[in-house]
Order: sequence, then structure tokens, then C-alpha cells
Amino acid sequence: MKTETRQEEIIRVAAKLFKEKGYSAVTMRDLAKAMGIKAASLYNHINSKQDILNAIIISLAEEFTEGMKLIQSSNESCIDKLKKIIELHVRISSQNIYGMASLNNDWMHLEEKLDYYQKLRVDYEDDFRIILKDGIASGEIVNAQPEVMMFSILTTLRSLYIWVPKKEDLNLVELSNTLNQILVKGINK
Amino acid sequence: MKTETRQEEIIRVAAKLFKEKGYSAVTMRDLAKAMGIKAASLYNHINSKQDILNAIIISLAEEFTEGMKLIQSSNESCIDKLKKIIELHVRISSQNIYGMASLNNDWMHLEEKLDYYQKLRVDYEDDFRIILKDGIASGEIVNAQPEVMMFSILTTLRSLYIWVPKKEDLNLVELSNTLNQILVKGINK
DNA sequence: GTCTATATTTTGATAGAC
DNA sequence: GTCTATCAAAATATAGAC
Repeated sequence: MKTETRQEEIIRVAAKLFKEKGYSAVTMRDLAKAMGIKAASLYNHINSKQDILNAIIISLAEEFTEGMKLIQSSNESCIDKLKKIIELHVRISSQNIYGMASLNNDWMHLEEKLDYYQKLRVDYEDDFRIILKDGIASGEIVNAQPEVMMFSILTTLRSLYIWVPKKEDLNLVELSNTLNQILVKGINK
Repeated sequence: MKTETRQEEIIRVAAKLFKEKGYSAVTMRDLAKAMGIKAASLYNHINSKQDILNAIIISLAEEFTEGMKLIQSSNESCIDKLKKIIELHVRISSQNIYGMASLNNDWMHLEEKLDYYQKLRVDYEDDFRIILKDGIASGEIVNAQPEVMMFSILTTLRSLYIWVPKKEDLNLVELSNTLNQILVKGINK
């Protein structure tokens, strides 16, 4: 296991604080205190508070984009693709529950990277929508409104970070399967 | 239709701003500008920024509690109770989409009212959990993990505020029915 | 790499004139 | 009910010593 740099440590601790109170309510003094140093010392490792938010959000957003592209280009059935999407969210969310909070709640505080983030997000949702529509067309999925289906599934998956840490005993494979049953089998004709 | 007081107008405009950037990132000067007055003038109608947040969140939380108590004490089947819960969320969310954002994202910035809010929230989830467990016991609902079911359904319902305003053409009764089909029929044995 | 000291801006809120 | 003027505290960030 690679040794964590001081910069990485700052980003990790910041994400934890951002999850509790949100980006705007966490001060550089709060972060410094959690690190056991003074606020001025943080700037030896990072350029700005904004850069910390960028580092947290963009790497996660790109991870989701990569995962979706792999799923999209596979030759699996629509139902299997949805299962893969669920597994993607469970995996990334459980590996970085603190970062997921910023991705969900603080993306609007991005500055230079805001447009880029929003493009990744829109593209991700477009890919998701196509999978659902293909499933409806092929008869794999019930013919309900795909927007409502996507909203329901994606909202649940995006909020996993709130709930996963409370279930440390929970097996992640088992969680994926249960979510798959509840979210996908429910719309499976 | 009752005339809106200046205080009510401030709370309504504040909720809209809080939805866009979150409570902490909205300044009293931002709010004043949106009202077309100076920041100092706000204090002729409200005591503090914190009081605005209280007004937004607590009234909504109490509305959900009241609705749940009515549903809970009815003699309907578990599946019918779940349908009523969905209708409760669709109704309240569509009537106050801005306030729902604060309820979901800024409750941790409550001060004196934080404990009260948290009690309402825990009680609401306890009531919800009992309905699901009763449904499993009576065979109305599939025997999956009730915690995962509740998480999935409640997360979707709590996030309606993000999504409902984008669908102004959408009939609310139709939305409730579609959500019911996707969320409840999916777990209906 | 961390510190103290400090610059600069912004914040929530108050006092008092109109 | 709104304004101007202002306060006191807190914010991000920098400079320079050690």
C-alpha cells in the first residue's frame, strides 16, 4: 500500500469534513485543526480551498464516466448493464463515501471545473437513459416512463454514501444483489 | 389567496437561494439583493439568518410527521399505506420544492432546533420501517432487507424536489402512480 | 514543513436618520 | 420599512522566520 502524501491526507480529511457540514461551512481553520496543524501550513501542500474541492469531485466524476463507458460498450443485455451500473456505484461509493458527499452536494461550488463536471454528468445520464430506452424497445423492461425510472434508480445509487457506512457488516456483493433485486427486478417485465 | 407578508416573502426567496447554493453559501446581502432591498432592512422582518432556516425546515418536517401519523393510524393494507406515503411526498415536495432542498441538505446547520428536527426524522423512519416489516410479516411484501427497501424508497421520495420542477407538464397524480408502480409494485410479491 | 503575524475581504448584525 | 454607516468577528490567503 502506497504511502499517503501530505496533500492526499489533506484532501481525504477535507472530504470527511465536507460530508458533515458541506464545502462552504468548512473553514481552512477547521481543516487545519483536523490535521493538527495551523491553517497557513495547509498552503504548503495545496493552492486553495477550491483546489481541494476540484481534486475530490473531478476524480470521482471521471471514475463514473470510465465505468459507464465500459458498460455501455459491452454486448450485455440491458438488465445486465443495469446490474453492472449498480455494482459500479456500490464499488465507488464504498471506496470513497466522503468524496461522494461532495460530488452530490457541493458540485455547484466548483468554479473553473464546473462546466467540465456538468458535461460529465449530463453525458452519464444520457448513457443511462439510452440503456433504459433500449430495454423498453426490446421488451426487457416494462414500458413505464424512462425518466422516472432513471430518476428513481440514480437517486438511490447516488445516495449510497449516506447509508453504506452505517452498514459496515454488510457484504458489498450482497448489497449489490439486494439493490439489484429491489431496483431492477422491480422494473423487469 | 391570503396576501404574503414581507416576512413570508423573505423566507420564500431565501429558500430559493438556499436550494441553489446551500444555506452557508448564501449571504444576507445575497438575500437582500434578491429582495431588492439592503441587507440591514431584512432585520426589520426577521431576527437572524438562522431563524429563516428554522422557519423553512421545521414547518416542513412537521408536515411530514402529521401526514405519517394519519397514514399510520389508518386501517389500510401495507401496500396502500406505502401508496399514501408516496402521495404525501409528491404533494409536499411539489408545493415547496425550494424548502425541500433545505430540509434535505441544510438540516445540519440548525442550532437550537437541531435535536427536535432529528427526533422528527428518526420517528418518521421508525414509522416507515414498521409499515414495511408488517408488510413482510403478513406476506404483502417480498422478504428482502427492509432497511434497503426503506433506503431506496425514501431516498427517491426525498429527492423529488430536484426533479419535479423540471417536469412542469407532469400531472402529479400520474407521477404518484408511476412512482408507485416503480417503487412499490416492484417489491410487491 | 510548520510557525507567527498580518493583509484583505466578507460576514451577520446593530444604531440611528428619514 | 428602508436607508447609510458601521462594528466585530471570521474568512481565505500570503510573507517571512525558523
